[in-house]
Amino acid sequence: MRSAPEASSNLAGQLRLATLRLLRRLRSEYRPDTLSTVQFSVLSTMYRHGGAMTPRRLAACEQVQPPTVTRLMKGLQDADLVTRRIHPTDRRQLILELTPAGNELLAAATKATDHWLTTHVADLTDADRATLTTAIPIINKIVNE
Amino acid sequence: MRSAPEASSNLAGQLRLATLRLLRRLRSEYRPDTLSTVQFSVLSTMYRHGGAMTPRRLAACEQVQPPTVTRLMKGLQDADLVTRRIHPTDRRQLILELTPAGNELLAAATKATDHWLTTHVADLTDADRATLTTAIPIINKIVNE
DNA sequence: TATTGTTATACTCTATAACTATA
DNA sequence: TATAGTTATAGAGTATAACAATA
Repeated sequence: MRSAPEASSNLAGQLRLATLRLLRRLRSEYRPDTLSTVQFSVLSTMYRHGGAMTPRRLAACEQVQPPTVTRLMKGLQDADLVTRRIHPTDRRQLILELTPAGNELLAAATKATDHWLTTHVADLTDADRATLTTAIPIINKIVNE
Repeated sequence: MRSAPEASSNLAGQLRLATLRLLRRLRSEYRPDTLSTVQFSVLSTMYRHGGAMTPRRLAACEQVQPPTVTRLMKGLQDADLVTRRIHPTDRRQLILELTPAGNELLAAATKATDHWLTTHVADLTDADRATLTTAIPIINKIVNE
């Protein structure tokens, strides 16, 4: 097997491949009573902002376009994980809010994801965990540039 | 802002969020004359295997189902990046092969992705690069468990 | 006139089930 | 009967363009 062309300076390419495959792997773990990665991300962002925010703000944080938020919220509202109300002073805007059920499912999904990592990845060492913990803010730095 | 619930042991969840956002960020860089992340991954895998392999093998390596490979190959063949021929001894099988154009575009995409990382992420230090370089095989270990 | 959110539409990526051809 | 690949179909996630409501 050959390594990829320009392998010597291939950090970004390798990172691109590794992240795609990790998300595919996580999707294969998906069960209908859990959150998809995209739902997990949206609810996490809402939680981080105190559990309530406008669609526009949410779209900016998630780095998606507003219609994508509209669509995602439909599914989450149908599942009673999110509610909406009109903004008190600007009636163009909405306030999206995590329900208690949304909060609970977010916590359960967080736990389940970590449990999966613990039980499925037998030979992940403490050093590996430390490396990943260090890498995550670097990836986030790349994302936000 | 609050951190996510169960934040203390939230490595897998944080990794899930970071990878989703990195792929979104990379998608926003996409231009019609380049490769999507999924195409990049498929061509990289073919390259690593010497530039030729069967659809079934490719599906296994990419961890997708065979119909997904069929569909992806249509686009790549239309773009003359991949050709196909019948397996010499088993006429049920195909051999998919990178074309010279496919090789060139893969190399260009690799270069472009690294160039993007270099030019857009101004404050990525050598230590950051070292951390990411160490993290990539760990992520791949997780993927293949 | 500018901003917020939605609707309409379309494309990519992915899966499962059913099918065809070959072994 | 088993295996390789394709077709048919469906669903999630995403975008752009056009629209309605409100500021």
